[in-house]
This record gives sequence, C-alpha cells and structure tokens, in this order.
Amino acid sequence: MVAQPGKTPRRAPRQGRSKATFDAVLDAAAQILSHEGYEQMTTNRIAVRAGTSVGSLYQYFPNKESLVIALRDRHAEKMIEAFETIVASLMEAPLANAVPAIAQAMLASHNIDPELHANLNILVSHLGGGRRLVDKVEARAVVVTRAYLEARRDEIRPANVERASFILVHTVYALAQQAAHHPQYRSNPAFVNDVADLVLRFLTKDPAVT
Amino acid sequence: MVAQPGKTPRRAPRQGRSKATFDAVLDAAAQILSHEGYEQMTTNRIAVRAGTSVGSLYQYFPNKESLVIALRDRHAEKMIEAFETIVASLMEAPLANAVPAIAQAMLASHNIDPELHANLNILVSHLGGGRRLVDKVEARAVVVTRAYLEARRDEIRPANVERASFILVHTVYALAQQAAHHPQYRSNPAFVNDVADLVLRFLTKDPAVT
Amino acid sequence: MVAQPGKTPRRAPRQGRSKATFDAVLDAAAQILSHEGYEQMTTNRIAVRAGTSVGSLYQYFPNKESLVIALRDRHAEKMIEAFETIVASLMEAPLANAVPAIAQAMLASHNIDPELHANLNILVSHLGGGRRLVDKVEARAVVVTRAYLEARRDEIRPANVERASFILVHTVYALAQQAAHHPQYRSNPAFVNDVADLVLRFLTKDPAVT
Amino acid sequence: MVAQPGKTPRRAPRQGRSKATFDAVLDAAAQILSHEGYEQMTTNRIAVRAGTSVGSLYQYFPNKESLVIALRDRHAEKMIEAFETIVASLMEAPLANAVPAIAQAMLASHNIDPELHANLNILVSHLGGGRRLVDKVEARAVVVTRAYLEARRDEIRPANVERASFILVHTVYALAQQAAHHPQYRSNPAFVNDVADLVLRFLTKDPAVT
DNA sequence: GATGAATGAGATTTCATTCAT
DNA sequence: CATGAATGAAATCTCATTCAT
Repeated sequence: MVAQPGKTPRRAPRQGRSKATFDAVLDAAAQILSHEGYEQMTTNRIAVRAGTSVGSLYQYFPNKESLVIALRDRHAEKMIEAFETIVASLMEAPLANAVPAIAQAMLASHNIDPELHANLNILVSHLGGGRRLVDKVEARAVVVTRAYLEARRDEIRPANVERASFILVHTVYALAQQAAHHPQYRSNPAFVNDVADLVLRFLTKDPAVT
Repeated sequence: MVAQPGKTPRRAPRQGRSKATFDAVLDAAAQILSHEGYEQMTTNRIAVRAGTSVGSLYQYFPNKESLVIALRDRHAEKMIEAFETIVASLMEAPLANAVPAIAQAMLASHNIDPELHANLNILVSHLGGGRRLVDKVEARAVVVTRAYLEARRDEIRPANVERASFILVHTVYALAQQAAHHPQYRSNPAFVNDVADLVLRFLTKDPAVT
Repeated sequence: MVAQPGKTPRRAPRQGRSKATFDAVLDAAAQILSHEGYEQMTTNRIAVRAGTSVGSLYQYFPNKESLVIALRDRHAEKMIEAFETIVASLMEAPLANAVPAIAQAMLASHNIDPELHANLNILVSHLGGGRRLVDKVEARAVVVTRAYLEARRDEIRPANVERASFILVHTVYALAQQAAHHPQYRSNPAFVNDVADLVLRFLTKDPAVT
Repeated sequence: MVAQPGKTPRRAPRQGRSKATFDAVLDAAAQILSHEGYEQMTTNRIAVRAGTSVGSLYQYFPNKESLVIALRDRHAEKMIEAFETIVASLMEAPLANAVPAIAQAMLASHNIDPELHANLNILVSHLGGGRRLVDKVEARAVVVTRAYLEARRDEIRPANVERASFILVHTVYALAQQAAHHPQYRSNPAFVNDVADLVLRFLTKDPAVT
C-alpha cells in the first residue's frame, strides 16, 4: 500500500508518542471545526490547541486537506462502527423491536458531535475527492440495513428493498441530525417513538401498531 | 427590525443599473459557490464573473459575510415561496392527494440548485448570526404544514400535530436533498411514490393504501 | 496666470453657488481633518459632509492633494491676516505695551482650530511642494516682527534682529499651540503674562519689568 | 499595565533572530517615515526595506497602527533618556552653566532625526490613543526641569515653577525643532547662545548678562 | 524528530478618480 | 453643471507551508 502523495496522511502511526500527537492534532481540529467553524481552523491554531507545533503537524499530514479527510474518515469510522454493532446485535430481533432500537441508536450517535458532523458534511464535498461524509456513513448504513431487510423480505411491505433502505436510512439520519439541533426533541422519548412509528408503518404490511 | 451594521446589504438598490449589478453579484456568487465551492468564492472572482469590479461589489455589500447572508436569504425566499404556493393551492385537497403533490413539489424544488443549497446550509451556520438555511426554510415549512394538519386534525392519527409536522417536513426535506445527489432517484416517480407512502402511512388512521 | 495642472484649484470661483460649494468642501475637509484625522479624510466623506457629490468636488479640485494645499493656504491666510492686523495697529506702541498684546493675539488665534492647525502642519510637508504651514505663516510673521523690531533697533538689546525675530516668533507660536492643548493654560492670563515676560526680558536692555 | 489587545506588539522578542527582525522592521519604518512620509510607509515596503517579509512583520505587530506606536515609543524613549542623562549630570551646576548646556543638548537631540520626529508628532495624535509624541517626551522633560528649578527656587525669579518649566521646555523644544529645519540656525553657536539667553533672562532675578 | 520564525501568494477591503446619465 | 455608480490599483492582513536551528 503506497501512500498516494497529497491526500493521505504521511503515515498512520501505530504506537506511542507518534500516535498520541497524531490523535491530539485530529482532536484539536475536530474541536475547532465544530465549535468555531472552518474559517477559524488554521493549521497554526490546530497545532497550538493540540499542544504541538505546526512543524509537527506537517510531519503527520502533508497538507491541510489530508487532515480534513483524516478527520472525516475517523468520524465516519466511529459512526459506522457504532451503527453496525447495534444492527448486528439485533439481526435476529423482530421488526417491532429492532426498529425502535436502531432509531434510538442513530439518534444517540448524533448527539456526540452534531456540529462537527454538520461541518464535515459539506466541507469535504469540494475537498476530499468529492466524497462527502454522508456518502461514506450512510452508504454503509444503507448496506447494513438492506441486508437486514432482505432477511425479512416477506415480513415487509415494500417491494424494492434497496430503495426502502435508502429512504429509511436517510430519514432516520436526517431526523437524528435535526433533533440534535432542537432542544425540545433531543433525548425526547416521544420523538424516538414517532420516528420508530414512521419507519414501522412504512415497513409493515398491516400496521396495527401502538 | 433594525439593520445590524455589517451584516446587511449596504443599500437597497431600487432602480435600473444598481439593481442589475446587485443581482449580477448575487448570481455570480451563487454560481461559484455551487459549482466550485466556498474556497473558490473570492470577492474578486465574484466581481469578474458578475461583469463588474470589486469596488462595485463592496458598494452593495459591506463585506463578504453579508454577501453570503444575502445569498442565503434570497435562496430561502425562493424555496419558501414555492412551497407555500403549492400548499396553499392544496389546502382543500384530501390527504391522499395533497401529500404526494407536496412531496413531489419539495423534491422538485431541490433539483433547482442542490449544490448551492448544500453549501449554503453549512456556511452560514458559523457566519450569519448562527441561523442556517435549513432553519429558515424548514421552520417556515413546519408552520405551513402544521396549519394544514391542524385543519385535518380528526382525519389524522398522530396526536401531537406539532411534532408530526416537524418530523414530516424534515423527512421529506432530507430525502429531497439526498435524491438530488443520487441520479437513480432524482426525478424517479417510484421514489416520489415511496416518500408519499412514508408520509401517508404515518398520518392516516387506517392505511388501506396500495 | 495660467493654472499649473495638478496642484492648484481648477479655478478660484468668486461668486454665488460656485463659491459656496467651494467653501463648503473646504470647510468639510477642515472639519474631518481636525476631528477625525487624515486617514478618515476621504474625498467621498468630504463631499457628503459638504452636501455635494464627489463629482462636484472634482469640479473644483483636480485631486486630493490640491484640496489639502488649498486648505493650508486658506488657513495660513486667515492667521497671517489676523497677525498682521494686530501688529499694524501696534506699530507705534512701545515695546512694553505691544509685546503682551501681540502674544495675546497669537495665543488667541491658536484657539480657533488647533487640531486642524497641527494636522495641516505635517501633512503638507510631503505633499504640497514641501512647504509646510508653519513655513508660510511663521515666515510671514517673522518678516512683520522683524520690521517692527528694526524700527526700535536702539531700544532693544539683541544685535541680530533677524535671529531675534525668528526666535521670538517661533517661541510664541509654539507656546500658543501648546497652550491650546493644555486646559490649564488655555485662556489663562498668568500664562499670557509669563509669555510676554519671556519676550520682553529677551528684548529689553534693562529689564526692570513686572 | 495590561496590554491592550491590538495596540501593543504581539510578542516581546527576547532572543537573537527575533529581536533582530523586530528592530529591522522598526528601523525600516522609521527610515521610510522620515524620508518619504506616511503615505509611502506601506507594510510591504517596510518589510522589503527591513529585509523580511510582510508575514514576519505581522508576526511582531498585529497591525500597522501598533507599529507606528512602537516607533513613537522607541523614539520617545531615546530622547527622554538623552535629556535626562544631561540634566542629571548638571543637577549641581549653577544656572548660568546648566541652562546653555541643556539648551545645547536639546538642540542636538533634534538633529538626530527631525523629520521622523515631526512626522511621528502628528501621526500618533489620531492613532495611538490620542497621546502624541510631544506629550510623552515633553511631559517627561517638564518633570525633570521642574525638579531642577525647585532645587533652585530662591535663585530664580518666577514664582510659579510649574508654569515656568512648561514654558521653558516647550520653548526650547520648539526652537530646537525649527532650527533643525533652518540650515542657517542648525548647529549655529550664536543661535544656541540666544536660546540660552532667552531662558536665563526669564529665570534670573538680576540679569546682568551679556 | 520537534520547533516556531520566516515566507509570500493571495484574500479582503478601501478610496482616489472617472464618466455615463 | 451635478450626480453617484463604477472602476481597479493598491493597501492591509492571513495562513498554508517550509526549513534552519
């Protein structure tokens, strides 16, 4: 695996001080990006916040863009992992139990760092080879969801499972993000309930629920 | 409503040449922002693209930020107007007809300039007084939707109309935006159908649909 | 008298509206220069303050420099005129009466617009052909003073009348300017007295004064 | 003494390279200001003249204004130091010896860089918190002078020592500045003599001089 | 390696001046 | 003549990136 010059981290340091600095830089960047916006995210400020120097920053990232991409990838990885773990654990559960649990999980995952999430979303569209954060996270979520629905194909109403997965993932995702911005819905059980209803009623053949 | 100095356009150009320049600048900015991203949107390039000079640009906008805000407002106005017109015309229609029509309208409205929309969305969160584009457009959409649902309160299932409106608006909005980015769903009648289904099944008491 | 292009007013308008605008521009410039400093004195602001348009301003002054020079000249003219009138009226008076009266007059003349005076002083040194305001006003004052002292050559102590004039004029001038900036000495009779003393004791052979 | 943000140098450079750059910038600014005037003193030219880059300049000075203020302060410090050294060395000397020496010193100190001095004088009046160079240097000189005169209170004529100090300092200061601009008086012993006479005759009870 | 001073291209913004209306 | 929109050169300032220490 040869590092393509320019877009990827110079190296992915695995151990000790190197790893610590690498992460510190990424953390600092995440913090500034989410709390103060992209305009404020200068390499010098990142270094200071990370407790290092610009020079060291450039030891790990060949340029600013690569840093943003690394940030996106780390964030995406976190979210994907969380989502896949939940879904895996619910693979055998029936729809009526699995759906609210997944919805809940996705809502929770957005409370972590919604601002960072939002900022990363756009930023990378014109930076990192056109692939946005949503693309990465949601594409993966669609795959996982689709697998789950395929396994239940005859329990569910929609004929086109792929399209249904796409719709549901993006719906829940968007609502999670919005909820994160609206205090009255953040961590509101009734809201989670409604979201689960929305999904279940779309999926089930005979929605005599609630 | 007092104009905060520094954030609003310098003057409201009323006649001929002025108005033309003002609009040309906004158009140029929109164009560059959506096709080339924020990093490329420099005041000089905007002026050149608009067929004017930087000086003229600064005659109408005290700084770059105010320009971005004006862009957001103009775009929001357009979308809101479109949405409200549709809903108004459907105020008397029954759910089963109104919902698909509205969904269709929202999807259509996003095909106009999805990149501009996406870029504006983030940009303004750390710039213009913290109000994002979504906030403006969707808040208005929620109000309109809620009014419509209130009028049909006993036809619909959800008890909390406010929350239902919030959920539906953001769902359709998000799906519209995503569809704009996915060729296979953009202008796809089956997709529109599914979205309408999603909404209708959530709203209706006895979904004897399909 | 052909106008040299570039440094002199386009024309010295003698009558009616022209003269009024010309003066309004100069007044506005003086006002801004003395209250807000040179950096703030832009041609546009001058025009607005004067109640005209930049276009009209450029009808009377070929460029900004010529405006500053006109300002200096008008101010110098005013001061010189005041000074010469006083001295002329005291030509026959004895030293002990004339000196305090002149000192008083010079002090008074500086209370008119000390900030404008101070600002003009430097400004023009690199602008208007190197001649500063001081040069103009004080050079003239030296001439007048010298004439007065020559007429009393045998009443006074200093042998070199030219040098004495130079010293006295600049001394009184400087003290006037300083007094304008120090509330405790502005319009303070004891201060005027001391200044008169300073001059008289320098001039008189047998200073049995006070 | 809290550093007001925006008006003070960014950092106090202590070692080697930093200090050298810092000084080089100030020297370059002084040079341009005195020889070519404020209009020519652009940050880029300063940097070039200093043999650095604009970037470095802005590493030490947050903006142009702070640079001008630093310039004023350094210049004022130099003059004050020179003046106080002279006066201290003459503290015990009798009036008739001290006064000419001091006058001579002040005249000399103005020959160093009269243009810089003159330009700084005005410039800072509207820039650096309203305190002009004169204010700083002369205020200090008045204090020192007053202390000297207080010690000789019964040798001297004027009752109000404070006012006398004010008058004398400003007189000599102004004459020094003027002399710097008039070749025929610059470094002219007769001129120095006259200035000393002026001061002595004002101070002494029985001026049986010359 | 780590550091942070130095670099300079380039971004934002101002303002004297012109000229179509 | 008056107006003020338009112009664009030039000024101030920022920040990604390099490199001597």
